[in-house]
Amino acid sequence: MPATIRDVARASGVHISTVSRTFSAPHLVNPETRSRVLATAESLGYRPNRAARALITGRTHNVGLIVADIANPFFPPLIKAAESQARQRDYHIFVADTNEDATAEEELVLAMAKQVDGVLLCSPRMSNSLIEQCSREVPLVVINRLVTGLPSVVMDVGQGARDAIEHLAGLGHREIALLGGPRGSWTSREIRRSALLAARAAGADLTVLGPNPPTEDGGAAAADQVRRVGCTAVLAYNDLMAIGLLDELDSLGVRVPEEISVVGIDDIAPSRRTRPKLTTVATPTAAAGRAAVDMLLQHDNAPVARTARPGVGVGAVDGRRTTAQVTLQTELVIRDSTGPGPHLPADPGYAATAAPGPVASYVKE
Amino acid sequence: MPATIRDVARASGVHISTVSRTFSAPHLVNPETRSRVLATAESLGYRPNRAARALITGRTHNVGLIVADIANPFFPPLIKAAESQARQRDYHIFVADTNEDATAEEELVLAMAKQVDGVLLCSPRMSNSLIEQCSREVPLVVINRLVTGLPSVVMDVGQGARDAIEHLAGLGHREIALLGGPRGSWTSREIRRSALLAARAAGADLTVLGPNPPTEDGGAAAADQVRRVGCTAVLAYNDLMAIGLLDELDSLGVRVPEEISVVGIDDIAPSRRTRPKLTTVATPTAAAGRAAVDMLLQHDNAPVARTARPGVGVGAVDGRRTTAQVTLQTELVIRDSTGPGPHLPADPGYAATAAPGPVASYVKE
DNA sequence: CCAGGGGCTGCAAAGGTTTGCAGGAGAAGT
DNA sequence: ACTTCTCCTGCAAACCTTTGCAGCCCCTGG
Repeated sequence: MPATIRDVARASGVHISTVSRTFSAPHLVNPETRSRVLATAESLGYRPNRAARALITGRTHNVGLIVADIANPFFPPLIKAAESQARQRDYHIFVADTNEDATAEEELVLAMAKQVDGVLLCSPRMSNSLIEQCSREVPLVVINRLVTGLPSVVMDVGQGARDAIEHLAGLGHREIALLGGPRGSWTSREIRRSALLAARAAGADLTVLGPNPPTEDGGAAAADQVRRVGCTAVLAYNDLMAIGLLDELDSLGVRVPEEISVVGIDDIAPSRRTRPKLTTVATPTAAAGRAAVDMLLQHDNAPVARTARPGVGVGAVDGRRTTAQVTLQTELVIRDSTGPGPHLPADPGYAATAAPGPVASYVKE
Repeated sequence: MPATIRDVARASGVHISTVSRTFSAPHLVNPETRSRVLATAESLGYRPNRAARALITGRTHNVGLIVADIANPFFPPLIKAAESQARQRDYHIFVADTNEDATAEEELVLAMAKQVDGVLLCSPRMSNSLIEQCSREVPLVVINRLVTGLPSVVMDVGQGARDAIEHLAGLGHREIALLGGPRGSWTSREIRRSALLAARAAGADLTVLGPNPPTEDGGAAAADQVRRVGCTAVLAYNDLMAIGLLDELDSLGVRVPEEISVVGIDDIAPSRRTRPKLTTVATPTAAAGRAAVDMLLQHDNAPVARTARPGVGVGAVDGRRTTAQVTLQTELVIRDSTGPGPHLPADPGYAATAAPGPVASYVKE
């Protein structure tokens, strides 16, 4: 029923190979012939059958994108950016959701393997060795995890955590709690590592709580623990948890930031609207989505705009593909959920909710 | 490089057709042979090439899902539900985002047409006639719009709007504003129609504002207008706008619900966490996603669990496919953003933030 | 002992496209 | 006028799988 290349060939009096070339290698066909073919194709409503094309070229023009939880506001901007970047190159994106489950992850990669030219594996929960194994089945770009030998794009959450801790220490906090993320999260380990270092350097105590589910409920559930450890400031694995914590603290009658300061990570949209507005580490999620698509498609496609983001990108060459590791910068955004702590160095001019001088260079809005 | 059906056939000493049948019609092959084939297939890491399969069967086992804006928290639960429902039937989902743009919509449908077995068109902004045209290219299920002759699933926003208006009127509001949604939205028209009727019946004035972009900014931008029309209550096209409005009213020093009551529609996750908590009309988005997938796959697939949702589903038969129209029920959720208005009937026992008696049966939480 | 049938397997065509190779026409160079 | 070259087009194989048809073997019933 649908028009095939053969119908177009017949209707325009040329061989099917000419029609094929009209679409896939236009420069090889006489402009006159080309426009004639295009006209009849248009009139017949012809659209190339991608399955047939994929069969012979081995390239599906599809990309898989696997995320932990679509409903987590962290991901949609990334998905959106990846999708639009891919579409621009005539690729389509399969989206799948693992529900934070490591085994679902592997199954999904394998299920997609034969159907896509590559997979964007975002915030994986499975082990590195499993990821490597998957990467033998299908080209992989890992987002939010550094795995050696594999192209990956990560946010510099280490720097972000450091900034956050320094911000808190600078405000006079000495007892800080870290709300860890889910088990298996590279980001969570990275934050932890970096936060511990920064806390030590600043002469503050850091109590690590977790692992926790990276959701509002996870954050809310940790509120009790946070109070018990007697800290005056909290850094959460992500904004979602921070928001849940904020909410629960409010219900418990704990004032933020007067009694406890809270910092999140991600700067998702809702964080601008909490009361108090959430201080957080902004991660460039859209840029990450675009970069990942670029890295994946770079190898197969001739015309690729080199992603020469400033200050980013460490290249290494392995067997036959360039495995770049891209690190995107993060930025501390100071809002209203952080305030002076008990050890604030004497400085009479401070207003409780104003951002302190020393870290003002991080302020974004 | 990757193992094909031929490799498996050779390695297990059978014809390729036997291997094929092992996977696509297991009951036709001797159990003994079958397990042998499965074993060698496993050991070779064989996975059927879906492109080749699609080429001959004409079924891709893929479904397209087109939404207006992935970053709008309304959609992720729907996407998530659709994806998991589809996966359960061994289908994969292409997700695409139109950025609220009607022409992008059509392009996307057409681009996907040859690559999927059907498209879920969610909250379309294009005209009915264009949709019908698209439906000639590829099986379509429309979500959030009723278009005759096409299978569709909608939420009963009419009822929802009615409930909301009655709730407000019951609280003593006589001057109500409706924040309209984007141009081209069926839902927006439906809400408007229904709200006007309900307002008239309740003896209240309804001022329609809009169209507006269905975002937080859209809601915030309308705050000024809302104040100028002198209403004491607002029904917004969706929660996102309601949240934006809430936020802006707060900045302007307008107290909610004391001065103005606000009702949203959708009950997205963040609505539970605004201050005050948002009164809203809950729409069953996940159920809609599942139902839409079911309707789409129903026609092609033998084993289909009949979605016999109670109180739902009007069937009609056209040429060769059943074009059902499913309407899912909505539910008013009363929280803290609505309170008594100036014409509240004498009833001394009222507390300002408590839900009034007459509509208590709608309360969900 | 034969006919019939059921269970399983092999054969080969078909599906729509891409692409290396070859050939033809005309232009340009010698 | 002949070669060489460029530009364009046609030919046919190949990609991997599904599926209708036919054939085989073996069993059962008569």
